[in-house]
Amino acid sequence: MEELPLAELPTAQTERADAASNRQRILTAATALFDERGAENVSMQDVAKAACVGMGTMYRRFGDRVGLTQALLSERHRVFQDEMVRGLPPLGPGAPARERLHAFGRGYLAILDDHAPTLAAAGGHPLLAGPEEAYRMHLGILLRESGAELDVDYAIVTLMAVFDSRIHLHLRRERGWSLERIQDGWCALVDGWLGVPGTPPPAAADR
Amino acid sequence: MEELPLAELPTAQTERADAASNRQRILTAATALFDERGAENVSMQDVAKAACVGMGTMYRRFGDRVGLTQALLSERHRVFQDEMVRGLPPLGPGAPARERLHAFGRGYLAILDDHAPTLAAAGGHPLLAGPEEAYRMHLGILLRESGAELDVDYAIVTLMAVFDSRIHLHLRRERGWSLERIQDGWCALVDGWLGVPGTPPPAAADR
DNA sequence: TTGGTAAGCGGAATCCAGTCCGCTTACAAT
DNA sequence: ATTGTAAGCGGACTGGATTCCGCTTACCAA
Repeated sequence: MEELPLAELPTAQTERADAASNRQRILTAATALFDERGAENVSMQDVAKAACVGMGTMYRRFGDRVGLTQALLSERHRVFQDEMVRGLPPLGPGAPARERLHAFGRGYLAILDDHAPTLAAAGGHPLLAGPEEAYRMHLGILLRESGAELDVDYAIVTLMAVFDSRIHLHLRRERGWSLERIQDGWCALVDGWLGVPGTPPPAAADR
Repeated sequence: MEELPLAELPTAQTERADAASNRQRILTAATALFDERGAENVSMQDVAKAACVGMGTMYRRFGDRVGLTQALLSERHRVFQDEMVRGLPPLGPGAPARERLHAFGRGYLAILDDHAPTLAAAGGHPLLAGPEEAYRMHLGILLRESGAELDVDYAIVTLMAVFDSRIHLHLRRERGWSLERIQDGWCALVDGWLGVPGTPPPAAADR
């Protein structure tokens, strides 16, 4: 349960029956509370109470608030990661690296757009540690495949840094930007890293 | 005291003498504690106690932990902003936009490198709100001056997103990257946004 | 069926940021 | 000097995340 590249499968067979039911109860309660009142108005206590479970149980299961939040989103990410690896182009294999990168960013940002408030309430960061490893790897492969001459690992950092939920929320709410603007911006960022090949001006060409 | 572009000057004449002395006492105590034990092991209580001041006083003066931290760093930023606006090239006026951007990033990252632990302990983000406005503005001017065709405001977001203290700390500690590598990466990011003019490969040329 | 035992459980305790509010005092105007 | 008052003060209080720990129980092996 440590180094799985895709979304974790913590529900191994070796989990006791009561533990499994508690896990499910917690996830259900959390989902309900989060979209009823908004994640920022729900405490871990609230979730525990609604799930009829002690605090110890929640924390044993999910580690911390970030962990719980990630578990809530893991199904969506599992599906996305599957499309990314096995799905149709341009997201899946078959399209040129640049297009796959664009499709990836648009897709990730669409998911983020739905969950940014929940993620921001938890305080996690997509770049740091764990379950986003699959995305870093995917970006690395595509960047290398593109043949551009660059520090791939640093490029990945910049590409994922803007997936920070607080930033996203800030752009969408305080500044009122559209999701499309952010997605276009991300594609332009990719084009900046890849360099402009035959295509005319990259930013302009894409919008 | 609201819309000053440079570092704020809160010590206006209109501050009561006892208030001024408390402010100083708090700043001194905080500095001492932070570099004695590391900011992550110092609570606001600790600072208040060491400064012989109540919690109310600290929060009246600095708003929150982020505010206190920023106040601690403000002198350094004031100097840097001054060099940026009035100093010598390449940081100051006179050099081409690309070079000024490179110099800006290297300088900012050097400061960040010294203070990332303190900033991370406070939890603030350089992109969001307030005192970093001056930097956003500076980047905007230079990006526009460069004549590149791009969404300037989005480019600013990406350029400042990687100034996140948690990211910086992660790269330096968990990944063991050198400051130079991060600085070079940032310059390459700038070059990506500006496009490569006559210069050979930008990343390679810069290292 | 019966234990033994590791996994799981609950919820009180801890730690900390940030808020509240009634008391105190610097200082400016008289 | 006196005094009115807004600015300033301290520290108890609140709310929330996370940890601790002694009790309980599912379930495997005998």
